[in-house]
Amino acid sequence: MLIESLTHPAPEALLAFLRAHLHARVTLHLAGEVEVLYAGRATSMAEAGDRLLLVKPDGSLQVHGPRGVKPVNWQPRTDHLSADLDGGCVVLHAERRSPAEVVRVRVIGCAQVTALNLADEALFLLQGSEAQMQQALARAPHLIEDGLTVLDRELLVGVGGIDLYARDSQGRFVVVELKRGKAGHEAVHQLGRYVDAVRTQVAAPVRGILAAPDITVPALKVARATGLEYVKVDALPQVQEEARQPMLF
Amino acid sequence: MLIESLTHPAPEALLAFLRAHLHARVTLHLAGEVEVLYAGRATSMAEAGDRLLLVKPDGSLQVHGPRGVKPVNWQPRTDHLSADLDGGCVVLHAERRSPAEVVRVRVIGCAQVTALNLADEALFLLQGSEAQMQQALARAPHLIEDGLTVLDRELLVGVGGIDLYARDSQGRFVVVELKRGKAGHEAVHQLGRYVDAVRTQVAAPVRGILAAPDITVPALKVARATGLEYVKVDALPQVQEEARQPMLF
DNA sequence: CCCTTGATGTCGAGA
DNA sequence: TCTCGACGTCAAGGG
Repeated sequence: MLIESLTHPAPEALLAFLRAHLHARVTLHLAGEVEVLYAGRATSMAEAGDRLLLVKPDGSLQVHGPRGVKPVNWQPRTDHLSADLDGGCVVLHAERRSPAEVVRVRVIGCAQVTALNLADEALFLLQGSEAQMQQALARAPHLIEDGLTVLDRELLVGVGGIDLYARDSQGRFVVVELKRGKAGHEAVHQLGRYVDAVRTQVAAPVRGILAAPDITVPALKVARATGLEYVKVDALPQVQEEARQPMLF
Repeated sequence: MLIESLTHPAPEALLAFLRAHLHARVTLHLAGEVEVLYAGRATSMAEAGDRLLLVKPDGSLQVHGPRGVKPVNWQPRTDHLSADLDGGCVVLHAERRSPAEVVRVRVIGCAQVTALNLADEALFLLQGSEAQMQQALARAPHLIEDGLTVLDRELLVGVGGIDLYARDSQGRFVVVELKRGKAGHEAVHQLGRYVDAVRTQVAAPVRGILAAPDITVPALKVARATGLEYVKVDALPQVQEEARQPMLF
């Protein structure tokens, strides 16, 4: 996994190292004093400072400072990645089009540079996404309301898609908007737009239900004011036994 | 800047290394085979695989795979960070409350671990933020429309704040919503809510203007349908000479 | 602490 | 390519 590592390399050695590994499906890690310029959707310039540079085999690049999860500068993917000598310093160029952006990293001093092989994409499971919540509630719509019958999922209406489209025990249409976390007023407005869109399509009464484990106070106020309903549901709803059985076969 | 670095340390050596540096205002970098568990707002589990672990002096932690800017797992800040031996493996615990979350990293094998001092927070300048756009347009509102007089910035109405509140040459109130990039329909709806909020407060006519360098086709359609206006403005508007002069004094 | 908004958001899906 | 919406979004700012 560890391919090669240099400590305090001279610029020429660093350049050779980078050129050898940059396009070799390798992950590069560089710690050193660095200056970064970015130009694209915005423009930024970071004066020389101690930073940590990461270049992944997919061409993505990130420059980390001493705080936070977010890099100081980054490039999500690069169409062109190169290293050159400029005024005695190694300079990395990372460009992409669409959007047209460039990140230029000037390495003033390199304390350590390492080439790694992170080839293995290990199995990764995430539980609690909205998609899973949608699947579970589509199977057990009574967790939202008794007598609910799901007609559709991700139904496209105008702009955006209705998470769950259903009919209640009295035959009214129901638009359900799901949120995996605490719902804010934005979710209520989103639901309101979907309900409006459906009302232009069908003559029958249409209800709107926001289903989430929690809701902010202002959001609940907006919901009440606009005739929309809030139903508390767990982020990971327990599928009932009778609903679970069919999954096994 | 480079404090200490180990290659292929045994679990005991790694544990000693981590314990020595974890709470020493130091940035840690570890490359190795790793297994990650996360539980909090959601739950995730990553089977053993080659990963790159980063721990910053503010307690933030991130685990990177071979692709993308986003870490596979992370913890934005930690209230409690510790390293222990468990079944012959070093295990890192990173906890926080509010939201209650925990990330557990089990180090199956460590190829390289490094302690760095990223102390320097170097000067960083970003140009092209919405805040800067707002400042520039507040000084030169004619870039939006001739005869516009800015009354307020970040005016709070109900929920959220109006970027620019102004009056046009005919005395009508104008709500301006700014976007630094291409505006989507969400921005139009946001503007619509602010306009509605103002209309409940004042009797005079109220206009709504979305000012952005670009707009999506659907968003423009929504704007026209709801009587809102779109004005194209540069993300970094040039301040005119006559407007720039007063800045100097 | 709750809530809202901005972000070089990133990322993936769908038309 | 364009557009939209989720995200364990993160992170800053105001009440």
